[in-house]
Amino acid sequence: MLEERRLDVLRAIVEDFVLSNEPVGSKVLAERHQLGVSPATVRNDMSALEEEGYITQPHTSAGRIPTDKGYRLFVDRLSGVKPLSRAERRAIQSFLEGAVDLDDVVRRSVRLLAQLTRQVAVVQYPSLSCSSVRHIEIVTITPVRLLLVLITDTGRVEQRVVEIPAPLDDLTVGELCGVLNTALNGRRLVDAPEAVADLPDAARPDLRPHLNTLIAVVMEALVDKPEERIALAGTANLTRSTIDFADTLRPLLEALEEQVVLLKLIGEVRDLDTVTVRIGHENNVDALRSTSVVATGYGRGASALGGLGVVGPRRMDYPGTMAAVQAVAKYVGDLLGAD
Amino acid sequence: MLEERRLDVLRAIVEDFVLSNEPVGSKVLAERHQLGVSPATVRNDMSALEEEGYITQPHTSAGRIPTDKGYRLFVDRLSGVKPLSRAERRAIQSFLEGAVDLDDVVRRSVRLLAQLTRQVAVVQYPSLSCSSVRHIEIVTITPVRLLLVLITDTGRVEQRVVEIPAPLDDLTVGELCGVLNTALNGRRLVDAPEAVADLPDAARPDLRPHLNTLIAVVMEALVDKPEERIALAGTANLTRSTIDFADTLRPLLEALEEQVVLLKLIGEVRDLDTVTVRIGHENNVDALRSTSVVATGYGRGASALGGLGVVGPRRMDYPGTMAAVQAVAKYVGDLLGAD
DNA sequence: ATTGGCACTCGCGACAATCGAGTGCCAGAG
DNA sequence: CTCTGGCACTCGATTGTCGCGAGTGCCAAT
Repeated sequence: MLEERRLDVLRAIVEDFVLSNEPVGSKVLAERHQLGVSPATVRNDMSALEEEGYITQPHTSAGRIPTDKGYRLFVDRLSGVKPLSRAERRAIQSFLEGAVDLDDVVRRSVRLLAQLTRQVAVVQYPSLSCSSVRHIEIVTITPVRLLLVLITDTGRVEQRVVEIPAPLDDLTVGELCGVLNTALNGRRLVDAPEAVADLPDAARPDLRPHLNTLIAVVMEALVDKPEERIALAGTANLTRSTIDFADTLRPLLEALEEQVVLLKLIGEVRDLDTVTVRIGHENNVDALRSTSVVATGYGRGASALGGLGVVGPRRMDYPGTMAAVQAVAKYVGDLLGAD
Repeated sequence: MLEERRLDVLRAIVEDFVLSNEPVGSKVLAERHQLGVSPATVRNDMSALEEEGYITQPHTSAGRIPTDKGYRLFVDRLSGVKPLSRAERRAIQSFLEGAVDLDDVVRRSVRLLAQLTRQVAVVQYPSLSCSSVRHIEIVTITPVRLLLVLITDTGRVEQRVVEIPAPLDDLTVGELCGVLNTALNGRRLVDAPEAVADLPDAARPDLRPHLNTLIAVVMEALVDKPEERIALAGTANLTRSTIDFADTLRPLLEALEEQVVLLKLIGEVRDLDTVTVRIGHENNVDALRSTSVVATGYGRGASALGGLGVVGPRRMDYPGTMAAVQAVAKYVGDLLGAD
């Protein structure tokens, strides 16, 4: 019973602080949130909560604010799912349905997510390794430099320039390209190596050595070093939460420009069906220690094609943000799955 | 003679203010910059300069700062070219020479430019219309939806999904694609319409109608609505100049996320051989009224392939920035021209 | 266990005093 | 006519003081 109310107090503190961005005191807490007890009682609970590390006070004679641990408890046990409003659902649908292109889908959804959550949104392009091959095109730039163009079933077009040890003429390249295409068409990229494994044996003898080298470079470029891409939107929203700028905003913006950092971030949390929340210090990236990340995976069926999420201040409407992230992930998954 | 010295004073004010970011007074001005006159004389000149609108004082009893008009005069008449240091030249070279890909070139150069100027850098991808066709690939997604992939001589790969009125089977598409390729290979994209004009007449009769529709959609997608792309880097540098945040930074970040705005910006100033400077109110975009833009075009020979530049505070090291922009533009132009 | 009361802390805004950088003007020298 | 030193004046920034009020912790009473 007492335990119960303490949690109510914590929930009230989180919700109030998220709205007001001001340390919340015992009086307004007892008044505004209908806990049927007096401020003094609330104070006792707050004292206990502080003892246990769920809340803290910025200075004496100020109210309390949640700690990372407090937010964590809130997210894990205290917040229900906040369903999206009808207007929001409609917005998602109308915003995304006009998309034709993969690029279009990604760009639209990242902007949408930024707009819905009023935070910085991140959307990963569908991973190459999870996609299937729809077409491979090889164009010669010089006899020893080829441009590989891979088109996947998600509509992603991936290009890569590779160097080959021995020159090849256009005609041969064309033939080899045909061979590769028939072997790989419709295959998932992760299965590509085995799909092409015995191609050379079956090929015309004069093509074999070329085919071998070509297969080697193609596999290396597309399977071993797949390039992940990411779209970002809503950085302007960072100015919304009046965090102190020079110290926090700068490294944050720098981190957001690093694809590597974002990819790591998204890569760690792209479970389907689960919205992962990383609060403050739980993030492994230094620049994100004072922010929270809400992310999930999207895709069809069992395997995740990619991940998406938002980055925002720890003082965040977690239920709302989680709902938005989940909804957008679902739509994007459907869109890219059906395509 | 007096005119001469007044301009010296203005130059000194601009240079000092750019370094210190503090209104500069007559005393330090007479001391630090070796104008061989007393502070009182400088005061007279400053008074005149203020009268003419080149400088202003934020408040009484503060030093003077340059106005947009002052910066303009400085840029037009007072600043020599500041040659890049050996280290900077080397940095440019080593930073860019490892690039393999077009994407790689653009990404590297935009980061390089941001790093050199310590400002926000913008690099436009080579315009489609200025490029020549190296290869066109058409992949069927559904019988009525095609994915066009255009590969240009600058290495840019452009994709577009188009709908066609009547279904086409894979085989026909392949044939048509071949016809298109032989007709367009090596042609500049602006010349494409005339290059394909009499293709249908020469084609096999059964292909003609399909060819006609295909040509129509291809031309529309690639020539009439060419999609420009842009890369951005260094937004973190915006926090460097301690402009007031909520009011200035937010709309600025928003504007920078709008490709349209950036394209307009770059499009207006992509002259080759001339570094264009837009100071404060000279910018047509509201959000950029308190910033300056330094930009130029890059390319080979006479025609500009694209533009690049930086966005920064009006209080900017114009000579240094202009030198960096020019140098990077030259390197990028060479790189994409030679490729 | 809960509550009302009470003393204590401390951040914050208001107000006053001071400081000093910078200006404008003027009279005198070259 | 130009330059210079001197001087009074302005005004933003800094510092210090003070009172207010929100908020806390503790305690005795229910």
